[in-house]
Order: sequence, then C-alpha cells, then structure tokens
Amino acid sequence: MYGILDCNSFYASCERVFKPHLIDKPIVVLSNNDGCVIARSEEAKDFVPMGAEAFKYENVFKENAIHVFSSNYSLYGDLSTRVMSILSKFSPDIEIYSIDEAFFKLDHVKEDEIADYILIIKNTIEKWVGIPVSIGVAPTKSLSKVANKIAKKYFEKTHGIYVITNEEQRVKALKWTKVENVWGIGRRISKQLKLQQIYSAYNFTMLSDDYVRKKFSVVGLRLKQDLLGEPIIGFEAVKNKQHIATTRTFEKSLKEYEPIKERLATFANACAEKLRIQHSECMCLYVFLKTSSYSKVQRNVGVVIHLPYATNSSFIICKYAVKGLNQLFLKGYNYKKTGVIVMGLKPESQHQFSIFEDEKPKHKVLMNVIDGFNLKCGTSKIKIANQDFKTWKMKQDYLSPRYTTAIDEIIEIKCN
DNA sequence: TCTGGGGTCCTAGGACCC
DNA sequence: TCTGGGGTCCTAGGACCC
Repeated sequence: MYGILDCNSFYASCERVFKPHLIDKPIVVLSNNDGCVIARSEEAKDFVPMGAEAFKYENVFKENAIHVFSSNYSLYGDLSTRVMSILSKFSPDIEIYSIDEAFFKLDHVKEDEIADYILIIKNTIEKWVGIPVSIGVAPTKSLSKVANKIAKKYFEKTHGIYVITNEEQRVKALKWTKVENVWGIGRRISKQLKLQQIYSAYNFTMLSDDYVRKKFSVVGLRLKQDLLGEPIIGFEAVKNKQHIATTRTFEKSLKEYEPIKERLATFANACAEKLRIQHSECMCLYVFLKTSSYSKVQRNVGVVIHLPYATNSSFIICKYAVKGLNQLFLKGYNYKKTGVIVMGLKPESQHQFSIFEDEKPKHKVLMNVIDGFNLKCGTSKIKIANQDFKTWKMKQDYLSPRYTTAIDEIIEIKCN
C-alpha cells in the first residue's frame, strides 16, 4: 500500500505555527516580489483565486480581513524538513515529492491497522510541528492521491485520513473524482477527454488501452493501469537534477547594463553553488533576458553557450554567463527578468579532462574553501567580484520572521 | 508601477551510421 | 513502376507536476 502525506495549505499553515491567533482566519501567501497569490488558507479560498495578482486584490484583502504574507522560504523549507523527518520515523521508505508532499510505503503495517497507524502519523506531525496534514492510502500512487483528496474534502467524516482497500471503494472513489482532478491529467488532456464525454476518473479507466495509448502516449496508459489498481507508477529514487535554474523577476525594471550584469552574475554563482552541492558539472548554459510580458515593447531573448569543458566553478560559469548577456543586451528596453539555466549535467566524478587542462578540475580547491566558509559563516559572505556588496532586496512587504533558522529572529515570549 | 520559480518525462523528426 | 532494414543521438516542443 502507498500513502501520500500532504500538508494542508502548507505556506499558510507555516505562518500560523508562530501566530496561532491566525488559526481560522483567512491567509494568503504571495510569490517573490509580492507578485501573486501562491497559497491560500481554506478561509481565503472563497475570496481569492490561485495566482491572483496582489495589486489587483488589495481591496479584497482589506474588505475580508485577509492576512497577507510575503513568502518566507527559510521558514517553509525548515518546517518541511521537520515534517519529512517525522514521517520517515514511521516508514522506512519515503519519497519526498515536493515541499509539502511525500509518498511512503506501508508494507510493514497490517492492512486492518493502516487507518489507526496513519492517524498516529497525522497526530504526531500536528503535535510536534504544528502543521495540519491529510493522508491518503491506496494500492497505487495515483489512487493514494485520490484518497488524499477525499480525506481533505470530507474532513468532518474522515478526520483527514482515507484508505482505499477494496474494489468497491476504488470504483466509488474514481466515480467521485472529476477527470481534471486526476494526478497527471492537466488542462489540455482533460479538455480533450471532456469532448469525448469523459467526465470522471472512472470513465477514463474504462477507455480502451489502444485509445489511451494512441491519444495520450504511454504516460496516459500507465496512469490508466495505475488507477485500475495495478501499481505501475513506482517510487522514484532521489536523483541528481538534470538541469538547474536560477531566475528572478526584478522588483523594478532595469534599463542599464551594469545592474543586469550584477544580477546575472549572482544567478550564475547560485547555479554553480547548486551544482557543487549535488557534485555535478555542467557542459552548457542557457542565459535569457526579457522585458515584462505585460509591457508594450517586448524583447525576449536567450542564448545557449557551450563550455569548452565541464565545470562547476563559479568563476567560469559566471564569465560565460556574462558573455551570453553581452550577446543579448541591447540598450533601450526596460528589462524585467533574467536568469541562468545550467544544462548537460555530469557527475563531478566522471570529469572528462582535456589536453590543455591541469590534473585538477579548475578552481576546485578554491570553490571548496569558499563553500566551506559560506556554510560556516553565512550565505554569500564570500562573493565573486562581479557581484555587488549590497544585497538586492526583492519586494517583501509582509515578511514574517525566520523563527526557526535565524537566531536573531527567534520568537520572543513575554512573561509577567 | 504592480503579474514566482522551479522541475520531469515523452514524442516526433532530422541527421547521422552500417 | 520499381528504390531495404535496421540502428543511434540530438533537439524542439508539448504535456504534466508542485
């Protein structure tokens, strides 16, 4: 049996952990630069759609006494780690699927004890971390997702947990599930399915293999079989990333070359650091530069740069990223976003030397020292010279403290 | 003035090999 | 009129996820 644990309104719940007076109050959390809504508590869902532009909804926030937060990834990341580590005490086999979700196996639990067991998991996490969660269990991953939806939807009845064990429950659950809510069926495919009068997940599983295969490829076919109760979608091992991106929208648009170069250098450096964390090197970079997609005058350009040898040196990646920018930058535009994506990743251990290279990959020792120092003394204490001394602030007008990861932002308790 | 930021997998088609 | 039968690798684009 597969379980999926999903934190309820995760970012909003994180904000509540240290502000318990917000329990039962509507909360929204905004994206970087306070751009749009990326998380809503249950209470806020009726007033604000997902992705709503913050500046358009200011009045809605006020009128409905909605508490607004800038995203605080230090806090969410740390609380996520705590949730996952508790879950891993209850199951030897977990697959962290996203910041707020994890699949886990329950082979070690007898079938008739599963419901009790997952209730203990749920209660423990709520008690130890303070994050409410929902858990669905079923014979396959895609069915566990369905079970999870039921657990959330009928909270009063299910207390946030639901188990699909037999065929009757499976069919009932799939008949209840709208086809567009199936994990793996997105907007395009659900639209096509509805044109064929396929409205429920159950209808989808009744289509012929041939038709599904032809129309939606092996991906669709695997999903169908998984929904039928045959575990086809397996556990994913933790793998190194195949590409790594660092991209940001600027708070205000930038016209001049220098500040954009600084941003890009910082992003290139960040990519290099991420590469070193997973012990990979990259063979090429993609650099892009764009104006706001809402502005009248558009410039939206990118370039792939092949490196002479695989590297994860901040200096080299940065140097080539700036070379890319030099090809892309034209004066006279209001640029709003730039970014670097490193691609063609290879394990460091399989470094292919070239005839002109030293016996050690470039800057390896130096990068080790820099990473070690930054780890010990704080991120970005050592930067490269293309970067500014100052920290670029994004718009974060509603940022809560990093209660659990910064000692000077730790919660204060006033005692009489 | 204001509109995140990451990822994955699959397929078709082109270019090449024998 | 007719023109085989395998392969591989790479890329762009489309679909999906959070």
